[in-house]
Amino acid sequence: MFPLPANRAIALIDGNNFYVSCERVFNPKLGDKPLVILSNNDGCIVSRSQEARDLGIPMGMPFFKAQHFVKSHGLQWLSSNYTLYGDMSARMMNVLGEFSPHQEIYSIDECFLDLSNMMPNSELIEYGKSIKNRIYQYLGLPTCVGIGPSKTLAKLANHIAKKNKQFNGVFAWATLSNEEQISWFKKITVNEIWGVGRRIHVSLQQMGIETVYDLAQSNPEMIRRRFSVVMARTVAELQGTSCLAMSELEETARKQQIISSKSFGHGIEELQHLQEAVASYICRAAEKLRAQNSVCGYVTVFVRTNPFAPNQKQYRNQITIPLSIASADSRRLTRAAFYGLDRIYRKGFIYKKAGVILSDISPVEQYQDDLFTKIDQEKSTQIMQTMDALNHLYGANTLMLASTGATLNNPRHWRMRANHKSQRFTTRWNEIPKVNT
DNA sequence: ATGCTCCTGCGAA
DNA sequence: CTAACGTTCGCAGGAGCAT
Repeated sequence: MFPLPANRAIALIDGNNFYVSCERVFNPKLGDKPLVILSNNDGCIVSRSQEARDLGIPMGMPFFKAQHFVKSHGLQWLSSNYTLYGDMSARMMNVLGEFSPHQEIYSIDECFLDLSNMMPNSELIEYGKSIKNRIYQYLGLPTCVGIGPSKTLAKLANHIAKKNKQFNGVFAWATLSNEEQISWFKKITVNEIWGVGRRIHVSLQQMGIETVYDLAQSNPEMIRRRFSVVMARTVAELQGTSCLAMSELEETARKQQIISSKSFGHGIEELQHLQEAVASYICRAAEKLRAQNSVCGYVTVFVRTNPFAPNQKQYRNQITIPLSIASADSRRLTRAAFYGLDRIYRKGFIYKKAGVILSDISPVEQYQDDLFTKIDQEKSTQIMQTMDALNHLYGANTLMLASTGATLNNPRHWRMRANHKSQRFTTRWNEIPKVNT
């Protein structure tokens, strides 16, 4: 096992507190003050600057529990600006794609690059530095680069690069001696490994597996029986055997399920308000469905009360409605969702969240039926295409279904809070701040 | 015994 | 001012059902 095999080289590039960094690019005044970015509804803290981490604010903490830091330490905070982060991400991924013929975009701020057979191992660190430098030069975003013979080891390398300043943000296993590799494995606790979450960490500890080294040394067959084939693969990957292939763009482009769900800005009781919310979620999900040229066969709708309000009566339920003919028509999907909502709605509860799931997704070109439904289908497709084109051209929600309750004097209290959002600097001309002269 | 669907748990960002 | 706790995805495994 040691030294780790160096036949392959996979890099994992990860943005440093990505949302915070995106905001700082466009607002230098946020400077080196503690800054946090909040989730939907301004609920939880989902990105923290180093200064905020130093205050002891943990990831995922509800914001109201950290709010005292605003007064005491000048903590800055912003609502999430997904338009901005998504656009910055797309630009970053474009630049990163130049560095390898094989790129896997893993999340909004992370991607794998396959660097195998491109250079001698001795040059990997320099190459990693040039990646990091170019992203900073072109976009102003700080990143870290981890390089290893498997994805899991690349992830671990990235973790080391992030936590240990002396590597200047780039770490590669291949440049280390046998003893150095073992020493890192023994120094890092097992929960830092990709695929080991809270529950599995506890189980591993009970078995006496505390460090990365312990897990890498464990019996793969025992791990498979006790956990799953996923964990067994993780062990193999830690030993340097690459099991997780780079997945090409086409494979991940088409989603197998599309979810749209949100907590409400305020709790709501009436069926009609739930319908408005559900209709608007359906529209968002159906738009995504059409954008990937798919239709769906099932519509799931779910509702729930606020589980964090224990003095309120609790209720949660969901129902899945099969469609007789697969569809991507917002109106058809809304009808199905309303049908389901009628069946699970109970009077007398204060609802805090609802959502829809489109599943049994297939490519639209596979879809065939008799002549009459075909004519119907074409008409539906035209209407939806027109709607999508207008919304694309003039901005989201230019054209909406009336069932979403989008009339002029409807306050739509269920809509989420976002009280403190920055401008969409890179995608809206009219939101670029004016220069003071 | 085998294969399917549906549901749940887990992990990730 | 109050009161206030995210969202979206894939995978594996097991239950339940049909054959």
